[in-house]
Amino acid sequence: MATTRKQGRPKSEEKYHLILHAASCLFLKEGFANTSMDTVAKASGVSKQTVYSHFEGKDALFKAAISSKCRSYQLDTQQLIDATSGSLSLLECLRKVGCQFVRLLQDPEAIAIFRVIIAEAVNSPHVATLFYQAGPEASLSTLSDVIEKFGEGSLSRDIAQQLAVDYCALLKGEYHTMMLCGIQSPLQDEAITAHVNSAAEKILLLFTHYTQQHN
Amino acid sequence: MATTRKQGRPKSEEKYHLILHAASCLFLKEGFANTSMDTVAKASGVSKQTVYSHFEGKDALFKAAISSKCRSYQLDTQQLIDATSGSLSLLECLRKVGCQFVRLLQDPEAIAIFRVIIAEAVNSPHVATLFYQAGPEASLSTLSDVIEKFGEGSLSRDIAQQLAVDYCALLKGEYHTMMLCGIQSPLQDEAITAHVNSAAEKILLLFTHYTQQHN
DNA sequence: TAAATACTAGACCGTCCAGTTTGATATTTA
DNA sequence: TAAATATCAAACTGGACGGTCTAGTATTTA
Repeated sequence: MATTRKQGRPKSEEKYHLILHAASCLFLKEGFANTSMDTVAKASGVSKQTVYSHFEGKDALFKAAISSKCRSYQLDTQQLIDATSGSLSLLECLRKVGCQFVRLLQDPEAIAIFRVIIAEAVNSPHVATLFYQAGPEASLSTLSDVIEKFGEGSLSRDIAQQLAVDYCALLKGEYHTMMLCGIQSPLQDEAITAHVNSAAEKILLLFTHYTQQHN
Repeated sequence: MATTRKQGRPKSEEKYHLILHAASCLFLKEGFANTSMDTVAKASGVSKQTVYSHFEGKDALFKAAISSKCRSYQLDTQQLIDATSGSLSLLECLRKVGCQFVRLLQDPEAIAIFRVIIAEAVNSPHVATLFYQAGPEASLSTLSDVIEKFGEGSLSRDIAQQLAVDYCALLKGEYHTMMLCGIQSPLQDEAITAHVNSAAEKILLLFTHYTQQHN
């Protein structure tokens, strides 16, 4: 059964990826409405018919393109796990993950994804959900694991989760909204570390406050 | 000079507002691309030509419609000033403005504006700037005034501003992003007050921390 | 009343675009 | 080789839409 092949010429996997890649770029740069199937075909160096042979239609192509992009935008979970099991203090750990998070937030392509998702959230609720789970939700859950671990029992899962959300919120600050509105360019490295340090200290303050309460 | 009137029938102010109102609703509900000039004309009960006689074209109409909406979405500054000059404590004051702010953030129409602005930020940077200044920026500056006042000299303007940003960020939390993505419905009143109380307490903690440092 | 402008209803134009069709060529399996 | 499928190039269909034009009616000022 596994060796059963369809008769005739097989679809080119390469073309599939060419189309998907071109579509991702175009959707992110121009948005859904301003991207035409002809343009996608031209950009992938493929005939229009081939696009339609690999994807049902524009909606399906959009969904596939955004989904593929979502996969590449997540915090590096492994690095976080290493961080907690190493000799890093909570503050150092927060700084480390904070920098990673801010870099993610500032990435022009990530901003573009956010923009497209928000713009199409009404028309493609499924894609928006998918994006949220693969992106923000995954990051948050990883981060709250880390914080809970540092709490060593004196911090409830609930509060750890709340602190994770708070940390993310502080890291976003006004920058994220401003970038979505296109009135803020990415921060320089120095500014990033300063911002992250400030946010991490505040969370540490809250962390010690909550753990002391439970002693 | 002031009495000089143009000859001929004057443009109907009523129709102007009918068009603007219908356009606002449609742009917010359907977005820019999915709103046609014919639909706007029909929805305002006016002929297409009249729409074009009042507005240069679709872009101008969009700009005018969003601008008019922006004006109606600001924190009630007067109420804030009253709050500070009254006998309210900082915590109570934060709670009060926090509730107002969260209600603003949760308002479906405000979310719709945000969505449209973000979607069109690339094509209409001017509108995005206008929105940001009328909305978030104005709220932030009012809030940091309040916080600075409570600092009574022991809090630098800089830190007051930072605390205002932090407070807004905590109030947004994950809810704002989720709502923009369409995967979170507005909170109930109870949940709002609980959320606001929690955020206000955290900011108060930071506030006392920073004022003690400066004593 | 006459000139000027607003307004209506609807036709019209040019463009863009999602999706289909056609007819030829290429590739794969049986 | 023959059947089956992929791919290409290009034409085509049908519809949406921004914007203009026309011809007739309404309103206002001089």
